[in-house]
Amino acid sequence: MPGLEAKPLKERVVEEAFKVIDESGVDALSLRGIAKRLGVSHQAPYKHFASRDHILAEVVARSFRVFSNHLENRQRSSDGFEDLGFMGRAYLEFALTKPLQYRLMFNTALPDIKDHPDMLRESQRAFSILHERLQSVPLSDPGDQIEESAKHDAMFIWSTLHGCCSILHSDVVKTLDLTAREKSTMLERMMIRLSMALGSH
Amino acid sequence: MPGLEAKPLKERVVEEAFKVIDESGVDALSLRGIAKRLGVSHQAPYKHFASRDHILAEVVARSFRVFSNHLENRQRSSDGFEDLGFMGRAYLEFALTKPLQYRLMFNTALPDIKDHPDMLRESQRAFSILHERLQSVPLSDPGDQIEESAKHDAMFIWSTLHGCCSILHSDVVKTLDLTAREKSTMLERMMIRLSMALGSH
DNA sequence: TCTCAATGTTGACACTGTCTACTTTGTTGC
DNA sequence: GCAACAAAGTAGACAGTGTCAACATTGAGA
Repeated sequence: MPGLEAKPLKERVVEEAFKVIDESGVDALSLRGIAKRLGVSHQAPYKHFASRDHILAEVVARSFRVFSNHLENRQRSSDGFEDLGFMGRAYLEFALTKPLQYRLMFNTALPDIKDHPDMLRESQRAFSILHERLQSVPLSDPGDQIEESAKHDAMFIWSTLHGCCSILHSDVVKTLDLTAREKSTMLERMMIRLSMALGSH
Repeated sequence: MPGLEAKPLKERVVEEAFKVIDESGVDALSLRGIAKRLGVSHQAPYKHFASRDHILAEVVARSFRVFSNHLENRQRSSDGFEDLGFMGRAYLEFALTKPLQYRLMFNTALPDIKDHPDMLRESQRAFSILHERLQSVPLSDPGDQIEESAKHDAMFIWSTLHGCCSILHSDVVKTLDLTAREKSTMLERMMIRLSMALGSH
């Protein structure tokens, strides 16, 4: 009875990699460790992945896919500007509830993109969701007339959201002794300031 | 003639660590590698640093010191708001001209702060420079009356700047095929939007 | 049935951080 | 001057890592 409960090793390796990362972070990810957890020889995973980087690339690609889906399944609004706000909140929600996956995507030295086209495609899709949404929202123009302004605004929004999440996650912030309440207040304030920056009508 | 050109090993280890990081990134940092480059035994650095993390913490602490100094040596203005702008540009300048050091501070899994008080102190100083500057600049209030608003605004500004730099540095952005000109345009636009967010008078 | 490719195992190599034990060296107290 | 001692450097070992090469098993197709 093939396929009944015998998942292919390749799949089990990826799942186990996610577990390890969720438990102990990406640094703890080792091919041999995974092999041991799965009860196979230390070389078995190599039949399915050329290197540690290839496993990592697969995990990152899937994380981006989950992330993109999370953004697209957000609460929707017919008002473009409000809808943008929902997207921002969906972004924050993901970053806060799945910090390790978030860090994996944005805070890790990723394998060379040229060697991992799948990973590339998935990450581009995540950005394009924001980019496309933005193209149909009339934002105030900050003065300098440039084409591709939607792209730059997308980068600005992305940067701000990412910056906030990144800082909240970063080891540096442990430095500052923020309470959970302070963090959420800070996020609210950031959303307000972000609206101001974009000039809501 | 002691001290003429015989720098203590501890100092040489740190300098060599900086070189390695500048050349090949933090992942390539290894105690044994440094020892080899310095022509000493692989255990010699251990007489001065308890572990790899302790070397890393020292390097990070010094990076923060350099960073703080760079912020304080910025172009100054008597107008608080303009001065804030100068500080922002100083921040960006550092991040763009010393990307590896920047990533080291903000994008790396740092050693546990509890074990490295020096590193902690230096990182706090960097943030307090921005924080203190902000306390004497009258920004528009975004509505919710809270004390400690300067702290939260500092976090917002920091986040935005950091987000931009982080995204520009990140492997993810190679995905998007940005030209150098586009990047600088994006940074300019970000500074403008940041002003809008803070409500310049 | 033979073949062959896919899959998994075993062994080896070079590299890493870190522990322990030893040697050298320079300074201090007597 | 010399004994003692701590600091600094060396040498060897161990477990862990990624990765290469050689071998075994197995299952499907010709």
